[in-house]
Amino acid sequence: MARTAGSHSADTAPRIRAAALRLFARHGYAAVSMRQIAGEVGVQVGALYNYTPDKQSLLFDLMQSHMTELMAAVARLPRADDPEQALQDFTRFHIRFHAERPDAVFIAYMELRNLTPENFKVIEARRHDYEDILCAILDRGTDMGRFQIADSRITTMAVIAMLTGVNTWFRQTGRLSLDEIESIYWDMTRRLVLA
Amino acid sequence: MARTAGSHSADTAPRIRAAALRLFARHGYAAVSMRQIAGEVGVQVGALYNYTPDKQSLLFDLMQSHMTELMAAVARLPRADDPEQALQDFTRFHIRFHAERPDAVFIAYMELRNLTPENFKVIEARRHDYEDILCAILDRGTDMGRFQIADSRITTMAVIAMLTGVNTWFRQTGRLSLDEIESIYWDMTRRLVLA
DNA sequence: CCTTGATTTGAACGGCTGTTCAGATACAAG
DNA sequence: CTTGTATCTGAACAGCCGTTCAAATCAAGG
Repeated sequence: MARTAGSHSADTAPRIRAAALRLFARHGYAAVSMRQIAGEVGVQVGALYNYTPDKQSLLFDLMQSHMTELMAAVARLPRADDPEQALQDFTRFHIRFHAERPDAVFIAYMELRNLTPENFKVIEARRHDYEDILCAILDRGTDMGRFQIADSRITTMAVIAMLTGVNTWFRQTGRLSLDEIESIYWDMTRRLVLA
Repeated sequence: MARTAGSHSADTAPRIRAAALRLFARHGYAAVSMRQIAGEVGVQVGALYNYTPDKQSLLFDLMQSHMTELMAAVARLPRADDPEQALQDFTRFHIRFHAERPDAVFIAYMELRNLTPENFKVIEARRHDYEDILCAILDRGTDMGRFQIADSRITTMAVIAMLTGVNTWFRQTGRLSLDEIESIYWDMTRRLVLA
């Protein structure tokens, strides 16, 4: 046996990424073997190494892609002049973006410790860039006298933690729609910062 | 060689637990080997099995102990009649308790997926009990007309996520003391719920 | 149809995994 | 000092780990 019928890198590559994402999220990077990933894809282990130099790179690529998508998506937000509107846009965006990709979010938060130090630095820097976007909104609102905030850096962390927390309990089949959840969280965020 | 000088289960047992806690928190349950734990303790692998039937039980015991401590500590809080005071007590308690045991908290949140289904159910139920305590405070404050809350279950999750988030960035050597941090977060929590 | 390149197989590598246990040593009590 | 028990060692078990690579098969273009 060797190359199989209908095998194309354009098909196999995304299927490997999808399988790795799912398995890493479900069981953790260290607990998942390359053989498990291969099994999920329907291929032998060796074939994976046409698509990634090693397991660590596979994890890093998944995280990197996630952060790239996140930064690209947040950059597409309308730039509202009103800081309250900007904060609402950000709040709703954050909840929706994260709720739509729970596996990637889970990995991005939980597998940081399984990155090599160099890879960790890269992801951490991107995360910091994202936090800066929210922090800038809060600072502008404060400067304009619209927000009343003790420490914008801490409020940034508090808001992001609160919003990302949705992922720990949110299920598509739950009693609340994503729209309703967004509204509830926007109300809480607003009260958190409003003067 | 066999039994070593000065070996006593009263010493070895807690040292094994401490080593496992530290290593699991640092590298993750699946990534840590029994031999690593033994090495940290200064003992051979086999000796560990005088103290735990297997690796899974070691993880479960650590989580179980953490949740037991948490429930015992929260039960010791003064029962304030004023819901605002009760909420402040809870807020400050949660931050301090969690900041004082970052490794245990990390494990309790990140290694849930490495528990067997039965063990998972036990820990999840305890976590739910803890959430219920906050939820009850919020409900009472709402009934008394002191709090204005859209959905007490969601607000519970939001507050806990926000407070636990402190652990992701808090370091003992940082620019803010735990007391200052408690005050800032209490201010945010108060604004989140006050009528 | 034939050739070139893309893709996968299947087997192999050394090394590490959790767990068990007989035997050896240290300690505590009588 | 002797005895019984608590404690640890050291070696072994079967099995899985990430990774490599020559050989085999398929796809696509001329």
